[in-house]
Amino acid sequence: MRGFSRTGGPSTPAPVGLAAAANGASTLLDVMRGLSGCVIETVERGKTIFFPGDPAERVYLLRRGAVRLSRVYESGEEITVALLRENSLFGVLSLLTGQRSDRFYHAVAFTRVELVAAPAGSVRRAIEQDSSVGLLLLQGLSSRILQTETMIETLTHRDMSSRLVSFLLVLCRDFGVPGSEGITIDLRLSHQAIAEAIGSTRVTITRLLGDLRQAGLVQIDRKKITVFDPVALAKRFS
Amino acid sequence: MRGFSRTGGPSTPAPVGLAAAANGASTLLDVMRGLSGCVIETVERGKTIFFPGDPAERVYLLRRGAVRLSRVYESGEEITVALLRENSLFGVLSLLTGQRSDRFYHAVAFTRVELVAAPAGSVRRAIEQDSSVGLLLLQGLSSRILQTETMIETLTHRDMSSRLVSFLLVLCRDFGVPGSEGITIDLRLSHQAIAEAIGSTRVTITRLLGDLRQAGLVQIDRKKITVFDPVALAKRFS
DNA sequence: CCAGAATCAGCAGCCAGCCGGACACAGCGC
DNA sequence: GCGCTGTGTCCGGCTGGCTGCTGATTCTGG
Repeated sequence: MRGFSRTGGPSTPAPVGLAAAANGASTLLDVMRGLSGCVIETVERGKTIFFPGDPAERVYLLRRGAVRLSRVYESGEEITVALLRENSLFGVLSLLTGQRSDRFYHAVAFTRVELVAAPAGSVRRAIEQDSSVGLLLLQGLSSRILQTETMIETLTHRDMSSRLVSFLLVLCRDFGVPGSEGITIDLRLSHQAIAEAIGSTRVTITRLLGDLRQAGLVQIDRKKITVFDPVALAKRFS
Repeated sequence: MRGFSRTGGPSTPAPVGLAAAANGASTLLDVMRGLSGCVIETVERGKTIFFPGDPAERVYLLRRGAVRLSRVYESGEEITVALLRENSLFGVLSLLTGQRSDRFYHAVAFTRVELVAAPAGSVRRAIEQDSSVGLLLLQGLSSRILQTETMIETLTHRDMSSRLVSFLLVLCRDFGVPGSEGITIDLRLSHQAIAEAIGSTRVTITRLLGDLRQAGLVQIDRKKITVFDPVALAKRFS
């Protein structure tokens, strides 16, 4: 046990098989919850969901919160490959082949997280039984790809200032909650965490965030960043 | 017409429906070729497959060659989001929702390319009729995600030397053909193209490649790069 | 098949931006 | 109280971006 609690089995014994197909409004969450062997888990902030080297046997759907996927190097350095938002699918490696394979990412709960986990075999069977499941999973993965590619765009910006701004905009899209003064990013982000995500250092992030704050573009209150005007911020990079 | 020739319709009227399911060895290519409205296209090096702003109505499977997906900015700058290898799925945006949506990437044939294109509706219908299609597409997308995330790893390396080396290794994996002296990357890469892919500049790439060549790690002959020993090269970054 | 055009490769010099390391201090939980 | 994590700041040094130029290679249209 890795420090997460289980509320065993599907909380709602949702309909499987053709039932889901009949119901056009069915969601990925419904589908996952209906799978045999499915487990709903709660993981506390900072706890690991899976380690690199663990066997990849389950597929996860992030129901609530944020998950960080990262790569760990021998040097101890850790770089963030993705910050997953709600409704993201992850751990899909296990679907890839019939072969046993191992995780090579480190998945950590970035906030308190609720997730639905189902064995890869179950997922495969469900797809075979009910074609609409396949379509839903495909849509889930497609949107993951788009998110990831946006991140690549962010990372190819040359100067750190542009990278940071671009990253903040991504976060607004994925984790932003609109408020009276602008959009607040609903994550407690340390400068270190940002640095690991955009390939920079803690010190540089501190400096650049300070610049943005002084320019009146963002506000930072207890690790929560508020972007006053995303459009104005976007003009920060050509 | 965007400068590509069509060999209309499926070349082999492959079995659709449950037939594919029965045949466990069926591939993504077989499936795509069997779809109604499917078209096989040949695109010459440098020609565009779709422009940003084009309606997204088809899904593509890259059958032969390489395709570059890039983002174009008002400034005229262009950054590469993905270099797709054979058997990659792209244009999946069209699957996402029932909504009409537009491309926001620029897809260019990086080499002479053969691709199979099918209307998104057809793909959706095929999934409903035959569940094994969904599974194959899922596997295709999963491997796309892994490729993309590898690219993120490459881009978060801080110094350009590491980034270049890491990128070369990715290219070896995706486009490498083993030869007597090492692995040759089967693409004609200009320094500019590399720079656009790893977020650097032409001049820097020229210098760094020069360094690698002088160190006896790579050889460059008419834009084709040969990596003598990938393992030795990998040691170039900590 | 050739000539001109366009793209590509290589070199050098300048300088800003960022990394690395170090240090002080503020919160926060134990 | 003490330790730990996170923030803010300073400074020296070097990487890598920018500009400008030249010669080589490739593409294109007659």
